[in-house]
Amino acid sequence: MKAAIWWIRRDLRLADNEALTAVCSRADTVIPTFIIDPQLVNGRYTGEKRLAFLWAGLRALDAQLRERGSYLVVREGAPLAELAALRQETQAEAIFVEEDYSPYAGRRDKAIAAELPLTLTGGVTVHPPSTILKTNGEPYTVFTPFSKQWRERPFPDDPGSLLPAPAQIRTPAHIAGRPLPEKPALPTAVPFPAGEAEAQRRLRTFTAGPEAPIYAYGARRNRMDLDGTAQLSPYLRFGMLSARQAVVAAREAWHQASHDNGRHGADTWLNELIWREFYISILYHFPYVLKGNFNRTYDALAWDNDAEHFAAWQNGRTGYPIIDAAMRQLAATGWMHNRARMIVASFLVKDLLIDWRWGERHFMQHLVDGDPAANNGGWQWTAGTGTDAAPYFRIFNPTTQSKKFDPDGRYIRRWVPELTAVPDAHIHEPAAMPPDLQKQCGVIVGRDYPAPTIDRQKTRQRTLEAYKQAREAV
DNA sequence: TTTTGAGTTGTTCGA
DNA sequence: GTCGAACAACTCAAA
Repeated sequence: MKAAIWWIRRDLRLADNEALTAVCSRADTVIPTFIIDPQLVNGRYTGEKRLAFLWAGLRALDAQLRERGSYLVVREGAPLAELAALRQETQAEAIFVEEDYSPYAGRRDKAIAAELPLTLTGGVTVHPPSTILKTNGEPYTVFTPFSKQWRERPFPDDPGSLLPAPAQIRTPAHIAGRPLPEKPALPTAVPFPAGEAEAQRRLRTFTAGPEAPIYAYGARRNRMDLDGTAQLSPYLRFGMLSARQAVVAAREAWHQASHDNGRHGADTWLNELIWREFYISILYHFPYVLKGNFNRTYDALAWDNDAEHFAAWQNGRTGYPIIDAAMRQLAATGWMHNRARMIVASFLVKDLLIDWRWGERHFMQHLVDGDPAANNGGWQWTAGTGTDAAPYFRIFNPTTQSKKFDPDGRYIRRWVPELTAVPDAHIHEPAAMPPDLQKQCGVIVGRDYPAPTIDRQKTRQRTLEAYKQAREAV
């Protein structure tokens, strides 16, 4: 065919891109298109930092395209109307897209496919959610058997099988489009330069060579004071890196490992990638989880939903240093360590007894990597309302977690600078400092740093009681 | 159809 | 300080 549209949504990359590969092989000229959908940009779950990351990523993609004789066409409006108009203008005969498995995207694409020649390809996941099923054909709801099936399912995993970036992309000149928005701009505190080149660099740094951090991942990933994680989530979120590229790199590293610990590290990281696909699959098969509890038993849960407690949590002023450090890291950088996500989520849901959806929304408004599937899965896991969820009685103790995974309080001091002078012995629980020691180090709890907003002994009991009542109400 | 083994990430309490 | 049990049964997945 003469011309076709490559509609870009969450696949901002040229390498290992099935949709791009397909369009380049079938059409003489390609129209790379991004549509700013007001429904997505203005929603309650939109985050400014994530949006800024997306705009920066699109600028980087446009630069890559221009090196190959092409450019990015940006439109704004309802996708169906915009695609129909663009098709008229360019005589494009087909539209190729990477399938997005979220409920909104599914409805949108179905409606468009009814009117226009839309071809969907894989790429968001290694294995599409419709292919990992139980022997009876139903979707999995428990992670371990899902992961077993996922791992057993063959896929070409040698690096040579990854699709190359096209050397050249021919695009008709002078297709009308709008410039990308300037705002919001990416804050300098956000440690994620956008773009495919940066994603590839990070993947290499994390997985290549005998001393690669992936080999220590199993041991270091839980430490909030260390850089033990890959820091790749925003890139996977927007497809600046493909899931397959990540999995291939993990398996390569596994084969190259010189000792069991190294293999364990590589395998643990691969497991996290499978978790990502598990929650994408859960959302695909059970879209109602975006609205409420996967496990309906807990619909009867009597939340406390105290607005002041919620504000203190959001603003990092709960009086629990590890919680406050994590919440401030999120607000400043758009990212939070995975262990910290669990700790603050447990605190919100199981200490403050605030509806997990409030926390889910706050995360979506701040996370650069915010993805409905993983975010919802994580929150429901913590709340004990999800598939394969944490038992209701598993309530994180923030102080214990802090001592274990930020032993010297370096993470706390980095994000809660008013506690810098507190001695190591009290950094995890400054409220327990005797008054004369508070004077001596110049940190008076209640004046320089908030006193704890709640008594955990009481809130813990309250939560166990509330969950018990919800179970008995059924 | 029935049976069997298993299920991400914790905490507290009392011996 | 260390250790095991209790937390509570229940549901899932596969043989």
